[in-house]
Order: sequence, then structure tokens, then C-alpha cells
Amino acid sequence: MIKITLPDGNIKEVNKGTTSLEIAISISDGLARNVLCASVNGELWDLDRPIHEDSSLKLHTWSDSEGKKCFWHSTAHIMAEALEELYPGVKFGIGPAIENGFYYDIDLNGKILSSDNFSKIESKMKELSSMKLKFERKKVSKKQAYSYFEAKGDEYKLELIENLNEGDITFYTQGNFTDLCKGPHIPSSEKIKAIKLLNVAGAYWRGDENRKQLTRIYGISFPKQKELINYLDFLEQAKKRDHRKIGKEMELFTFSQKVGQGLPMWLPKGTKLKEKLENFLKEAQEKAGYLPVTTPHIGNKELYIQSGHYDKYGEDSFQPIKTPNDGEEFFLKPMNCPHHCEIYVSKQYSYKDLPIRLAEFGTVYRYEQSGELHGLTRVRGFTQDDAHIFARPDQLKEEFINVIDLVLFIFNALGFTEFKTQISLRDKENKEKYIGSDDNWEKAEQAIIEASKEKKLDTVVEYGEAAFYGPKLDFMVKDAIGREWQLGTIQVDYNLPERFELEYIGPDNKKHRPVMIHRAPFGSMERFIAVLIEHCNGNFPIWLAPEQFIILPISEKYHDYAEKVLSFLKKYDICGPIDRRAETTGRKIRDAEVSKLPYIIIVGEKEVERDVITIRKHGGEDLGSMSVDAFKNLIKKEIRSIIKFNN
RNA sequence: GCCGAUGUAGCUCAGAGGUAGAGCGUUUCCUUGGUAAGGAAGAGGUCACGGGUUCAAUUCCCGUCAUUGGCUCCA
Repeated sequence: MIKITLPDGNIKEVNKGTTSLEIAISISDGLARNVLCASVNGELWDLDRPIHEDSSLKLHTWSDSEGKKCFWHSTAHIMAEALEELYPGVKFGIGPAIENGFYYDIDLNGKILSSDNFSKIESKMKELSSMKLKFERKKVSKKQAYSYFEAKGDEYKLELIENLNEGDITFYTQGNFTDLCKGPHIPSSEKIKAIKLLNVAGAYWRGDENRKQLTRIYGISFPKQKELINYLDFLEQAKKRDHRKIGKEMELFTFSQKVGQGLPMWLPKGTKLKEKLENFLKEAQEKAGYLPVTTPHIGNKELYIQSGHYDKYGEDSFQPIKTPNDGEEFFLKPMNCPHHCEIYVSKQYSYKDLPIRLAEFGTVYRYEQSGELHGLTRVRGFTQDDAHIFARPDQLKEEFINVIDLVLFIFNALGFTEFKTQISLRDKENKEKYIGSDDNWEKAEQAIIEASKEKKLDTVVEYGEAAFYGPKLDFMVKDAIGREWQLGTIQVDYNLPERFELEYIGPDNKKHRPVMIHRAPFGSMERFIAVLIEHCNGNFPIWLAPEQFIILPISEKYHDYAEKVLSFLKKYDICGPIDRRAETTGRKIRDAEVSKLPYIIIVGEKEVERDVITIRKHGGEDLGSMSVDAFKNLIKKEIRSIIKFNN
């Protein structure tokens, strides 16, 4: 007999050689039906693998990520089998489960596969999965493995085998398909009830752009048809919220081929939104002791040689602008920090003056590869809500806390209630990769860790993810439909103070080097607005909405009254249009709802008589009639209700 | 940059080797209305751009540009 310890601490005595599935059956029928794979002493196992010694056991179902991963990975094998039947000679790269589904990289020997082929592959997969195929595990020697794939002519698998250790190699076979795989797999293919292939893309073998590009097919599968429908619905929702679509519909921004790809242009309404956001942050920053500065859009090549950016990016970036006579070279600025460093050196500072916090909504230009551009989230010209804090090393932690406070305030005000942070530290094994003294790094890393702890941030620490010039703290928010976005960042920099020879006079009357913090709570205005649009589905909070209302006169007779209402509200910086079309009220209401205006003001005979307006909120709530002044107060109150920083 | 897909009216899209269509929007007229689509008529397109095949190309082929799904990269 052996002892099996379950996650709840219960210990089961079973015969040696009992499988996880048998244990699941002994616990409950439901569990036996739903279990997909198991962790035996922390290692993922198939359910039919006999257990020979005392072990801890955790059974995985669809409700945990191990279960899902196992399920999706098994579906990838089914897809591979289907592909092999449909396209004989196809070679396989890797086919893992991912966060949402799975993919398989395949080499079709030059044959092109597009989404038009999906339904054929899906039907074949469904046919295979309904055959109740078992995934059978088999230990093989390196030599056996090698000769199997050599016979098949699959050089990708051969390459994978080369990197495996003798004794660790297993094959899995289901139906007519055998794959190199460490498993585990679900007990039977029949559990896969719903399959959807999602898209096809090119992917370099082993992520190396110098190697062959394979065809990657993405898909997802579920144990119930209903779950697939829900998932497809989620994708549909996400599509409806797409900032590119809403941006067009609400006339926020546009692109022009003639202006250039990746160069967004803000339309009047989008500009209004962007300005409101900027003003909101400016106000908060002013209270937090930032000093606004303004710098030019270009900088001399020398500046970037000194900053080190020229060396690193000069060749792969936008090429310099040359002056006609003196042969001077200027670059569009790809970041604001070198300019800000030069502002810092324009004056001498005492240790008592620090920290100096220079803030600028600086528009920068970066050459991004054409395939990487995407709406407002990935562009070639964008405005950073940038600031650089020049501080004494002993002020690092306090400054970090201040910046974290500011970021949290902003997230809170904008309704991003769920977020995570990541601390990126040095790779302790390769310290030579980084600039700055060991001591300084140690201090900076501690400062970030302690500041995050004090602010009780939900933090992941990643070693080796720091930039070469300093550690950083990144913020990831979760939007209204559960997607994660990376936004703000706070980075310590030891490199630029060094390169620009930044100094302050210490209490010892000697020169000391300050440390720099780069920080951008939004990251870029463009990207942030894109996230905000998708988060609130275009229904901006009233204080950000480009227009707060629309006035709907019941008929032409009330246009004058509508004008009167409008000009009153305008005085209080509350704005919106009048719908003067000769349409029915029902029609005007519908159009107003579709255009996401926060308030609908209706004026007709009743209103004119009593000198009031009737208010309907976006979404249908009826607020009844009130005086224009009362409405103004209502809006003002709602706008004021956003939390003020440091108030 | 690489692989795949796409590019037709302001927007969303249909279409065929014989130089184009729908819905929405817009314009004009009728209707003067009370909480999610009133009616009628009209305007609007070098079918992304450049080549090629063809009697004929917007349609087929090639190239370019842009958009898009990924890959790679990201100060």
C-alpha cells in the first residue's frame, strides 16, 4: 500500500500502481467525469499513469489552468493529426497551449494555408475527437525517437530531440498520429466537444527571424459547446469596443496615408478629450511638485551621441534632418530625457534643491517596423506624459512612493480598479550587462521593493528584466472585460546622469551625481486613450467626454429655446450640439444614444412654458424636468466628484 | 522587416472578364413630432496606385502603398 496526500491534507491509502483516475473515481463520480490530468508530487501526469510510491496528488479539471492547458494541448495534437490526414507530408514544429487556446507551428512545404481552410480542418478535428481516441504515452530512447522522425523527414522534431536528455523522451500516440511530447494529455479526445480555429500567422522557427518561417494556426477548444459560444461572444464584445472602430464612429482621431502610417491625427473631439486628460494630469502634477518644461521636437545628433541612443538606435531609426549649409544633423526626438538633462545642467543645484521634477507632454517619434503598427496603441508619433525626476540617491524611495501615489490616483480617477505591477530587477548572474555601481543598483532595487511594499502593491518580481541603465516598476491594468494592458512605468536611470555629467553640490561642498527617475503614468497619451476607449466602450466619464449633452427640440418651433439653453450651458464650459434635423423625437433619441452622449436634453412646448429642460441620461434613465441652472449644477457636481489629488 | 488576409460611395459591405450595387449617412421636399429608426426624391465611385495578359480588366497575373491577424523588435 502507498499513501496519497490530497490537497486538503487528507491521506488515502491505495494499492501500489493505482492511477490518479482510479483515485478520482474513489472520491466522486463528478470528479471522475471532469478530471483531465493530475499533478503527482508537483509533476504533471496523465491520469492512467500508475503511481508507485507515496505521493502528493492534485487532480486538475477544466476549472484550473493546468487542466485547461492540458485540454488545449491535447486539442493541438488532434489538430496535428487532422492536418497530417488532410495535408500529407506536413512537418510539425511546436504545438503548445497558450493563455487562451493553443497553436501549432507547421511547415506545409510552401503550400499556403488560409482561414478558408479552417472549416475543413475543424470538421476533421471534430471527427477525430468524437472517435474517443486515447493519448498513449510511451517512453522512447533518443535513438528510437530520432529514427522515427528521421523516417518521417521532420527536421524540426529532430532538432528538438537533439536538445533532450536520454531517458526524458516520451512519445504520445492518438489514433494514427504520434508526436514527441512530454505530456500530459486528457484521458480521451471525446472530452473535446467544441473546437474553433481562430487565425493563421507566420512564425519563425524557434522565434529566430533568420530561420524558416512556419505557418502557425491558432485555435481554442472547450468541453462544452456553450463555453465556445460564450468565448466567441467575448471576442465579439472586444471587437465592438475596438478603439479603432469607436475612434472613427465618435470622430476622435484619424490616419492618413499621405501624412504617413502610424501618425495619428486628433480630430476636434479627440483633441478635447486628450486636452482634458492632460489638464487633469497637469493639475495633479503641479500639486505633486512637478515643474512644467517645454522642449523642441528635434535635437542635434551630438545630443544623442552623448546620451548613447545614437549608438544603439541611430541606424535603425528615422534618419537625421540635415541643415542645407552647415551640414548639421538633427533627429526627431525619440524621447524627452536628453533634452531634460540639458535643462538640468543649465543651472547649478544644491543638495537642498533636489529633487527637481521636470514634466512635459512631449511628442516623440520613433521608427516602428511597419508590421508592428496598430491603431493608437502602436504608432510612430506619440505624446508621452513624461517627467524626469533628478534626485539624490537617498531620496529614491520617497520619490518612488510619490510617483506610485500619483499613478494610483490617476488609475482610481479613471476607473481602473484592478491592476498589477511588475518590478524588473537585474539578472544577478550577469551584473556586467548593467551600467552603474553595484551599490547603487542594490539601493535602487531595495527602494523600489520597499516603496511597493509600503504602498501594498500586488507585485511580481522579475529578475533580468531591468533595462541596462536601471531597475523599473511597470503598471498593468485590467480593463472592464478582463484584458490586461501595460500602461505606466517608473524607471531608475544611472546612465544618463553619468553621460550628461549631471551634478549637485552636496553638504560636503563637493560635486555629487544625482539619480534620475523616468516616469509616465499613462505611458503615451495615444495608447492610454486607446485603452480608455476600450475600457469604457466609448462611454467616457462626464468630465472627459468631448461633449456632455445633445439638445433635442421636439420640433422646429423650439429651436430658439434650444439655442438659449445651449448658450447658457456654454458659459459654464458644458457643451454639446443641437439636433436640428426634421426628424421624430424617437429617431433623435436613438441617434443620440448610439453616439454615446452622456445626457439628452429634450425641449418642447412643456419646457418652454415652464422654462425648464427634460433630461434623459445615456442608457435610458429619465431624470425628469429641471431648470437649466439645476442641470448645470448637476453636471458640475458630477465633474467635481472625481477625486482631487492631495485634497 | 517577415508570413497570411484585405483594399469597391463619407461609413459598413455585396458583386461579376463586357467600365458598378445595397444599407446607413448626406442634400432637397413633405411631415412639426414627447423618450431607441416617419415618408419621398436626388447627389455621390479613375472599384488603393503602377504595370502586364486580353478585342475588352474594377474583376486574372506581377509590383508598390496602406490596412489587418500573427512573428520579430521596442529608448
